[in-house]
Amino acid sequence: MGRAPCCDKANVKRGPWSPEEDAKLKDYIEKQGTGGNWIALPHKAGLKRCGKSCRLRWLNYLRPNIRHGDFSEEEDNIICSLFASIGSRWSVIAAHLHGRTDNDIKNYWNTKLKKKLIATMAPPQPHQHLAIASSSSAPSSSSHYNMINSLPPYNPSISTNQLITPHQEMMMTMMDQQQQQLLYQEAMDSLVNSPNSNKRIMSHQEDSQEQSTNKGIMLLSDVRSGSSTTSTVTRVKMEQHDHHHEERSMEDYGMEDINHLISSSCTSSSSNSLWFDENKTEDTFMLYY
DNA sequence: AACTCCAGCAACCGCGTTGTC
DNA sequence: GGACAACGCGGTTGCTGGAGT
Repeated sequence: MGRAPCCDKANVKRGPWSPEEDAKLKDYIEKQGTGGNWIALPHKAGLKRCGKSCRLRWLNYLRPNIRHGDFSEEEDNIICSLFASIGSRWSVIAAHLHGRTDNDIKNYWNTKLKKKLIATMAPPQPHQHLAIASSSSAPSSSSHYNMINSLPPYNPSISTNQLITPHQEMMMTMMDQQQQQLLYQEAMDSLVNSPNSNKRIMSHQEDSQEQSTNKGIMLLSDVRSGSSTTSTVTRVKMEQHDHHHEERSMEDYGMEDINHLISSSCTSSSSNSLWFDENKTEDTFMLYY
């Protein structure tokens, strides 16, 4: 038994909104407000539309101060950073971009930004490992990474139990060989950079109360350049399945992670690659692998 | 000019969450 | 505390217009 429809589909108009309908809705809401009841609104406003449709039209198009098109470089960076840290929480991302709607950002990501990022990233060479440049020198637009490590080639016969989480393992089964190679390299990287690296693993005690979530947004440009402005970045707490806890700074969410997320979102459109629990603490995002 | 392909975007759908009784 | 209604969100669909052939 399915869910009951939100309205009588036979008696509501669907499809694109006409200028007259827009005017009616805008006029009504500006004068009367939404009244907190979208279901009743269309009837009161004299519209033959579903309440949901009215709400969507208002929020995405008619609402004052809405901006459409022409995303700036800064907006791109914010979207990328947030996507790397919280995934496809479009409404949360939209909250950081004044005048942008979640639908707009979602469309922009799916049609342009994702492709732009993929195009920016050079395909990885076999036996080489991509890592964020630690130099502060400005990177060229076509190369954001330094190859700093060589790793043994990916070998599917080697057990990855010690390297990857169960979620990653599940994702492995859904990936092609190139994606598996990437994930394998990422897992090796986490070993290479584990506890010995003060830069990459941050202790709980370092957290200071004045850090706010907003302050913590590190722009992708900072990731690219390895900028030292990462000292106040949001801590992203990684809870490993094997109960080893470590915290990753936003600095650790580089192009690899974004690519990883893109890959996983492509291979598994219906399942989120990350579970985001913002209730655990105000200052940390909880990411469960 | 006619047709096909495809990117971009508006709108829809359905599920999870929240509020109310 | 359960049932129901409404809201909010993210994924998906389908229309439109421009580019390419």
